[in-house]
Amino acid sequence: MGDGEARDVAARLHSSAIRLLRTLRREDDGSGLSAPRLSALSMVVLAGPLSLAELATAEQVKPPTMSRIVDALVERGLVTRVAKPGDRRSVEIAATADGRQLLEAGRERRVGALVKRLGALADSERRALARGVEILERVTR
Amino acid sequence: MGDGEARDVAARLHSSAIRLLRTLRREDDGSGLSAPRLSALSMVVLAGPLSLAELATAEQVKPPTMSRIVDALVERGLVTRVAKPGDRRSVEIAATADGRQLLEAGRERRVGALVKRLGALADSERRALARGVEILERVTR
DNA sequence: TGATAAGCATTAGCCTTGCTAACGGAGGGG
DNA sequence: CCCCTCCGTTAGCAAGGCTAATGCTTATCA
Repeated sequence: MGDGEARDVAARLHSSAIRLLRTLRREDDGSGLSAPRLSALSMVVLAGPLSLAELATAEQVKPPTMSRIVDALVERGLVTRVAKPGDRRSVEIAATADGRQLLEAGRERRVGALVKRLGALADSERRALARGVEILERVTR
Repeated sequence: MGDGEARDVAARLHSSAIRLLRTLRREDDGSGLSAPRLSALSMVVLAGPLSLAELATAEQVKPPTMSRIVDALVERGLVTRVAKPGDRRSVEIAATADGRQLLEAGRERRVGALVKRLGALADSERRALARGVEILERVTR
């Protein structure tokens, strides 16, 4: 496979990913949470307890921005923010049961919408897509 | 392929797409444009001249929000906004040469970064990924 | 030890991005 | 001609983004 073909795959994968997430984003209306808050909550749930700086870095945002987002999530009881034992400068942000449940419900809506779209595919196509996704997982890891 | 497997593919595709775009987003720093402006510009370039309402809908945003974003893009000479001949209530938003060029440069950075990652794959894997992308394009269209 | 530096989060203050409500000009139907 | 609808903008508010500066805590080292 030549360079030009790799470039072609990359460009089309890029476009498809954008279109896919743009479509699925519409499912987030029901969550009652804005995109930045939902994304931050997702990171806390999936990547376990994090410091503010870690969370800000993961979300590609500066610490003051993340500090306010965490304020709002704490306010709604979706995460907790406690001083880290052993280094009281730092803070541990962890998901609550409510936070995990809210995220899971949203994820179900998104994944459900995607499953519905996959229903239009033939069995062999779904298998080929599954194989592609396995490879994509290695690329993004 | 059972329902559970389709759900598994959907969930993993979803996660991978999020991780992929999160990674590639770092390439946008060099554009000098915020994410909403870049995204709106992209839509104007790719989907040709659009009315404000069409652009707002495509970007999943309300008209007043898009009106200000277009203000900024016009200010920088990246798009033009002219009254539509035949219906002067409406407006035609079109990309300028500068706008197209700026977008293309950013797209090159993103795609280039992705190509570099694809370089780690074996030839057969890239082919399988290409096949998956073809199917994904049909799913998202 | 005691001073000083470095690290982490927050506060303050600014601009942008999102919304809804309200307005103003342009078309269309009676 | 009048009304009504349609499109975009303006006004004003909450949230999200930034940098600069503050306040503690911890680490360093003389």
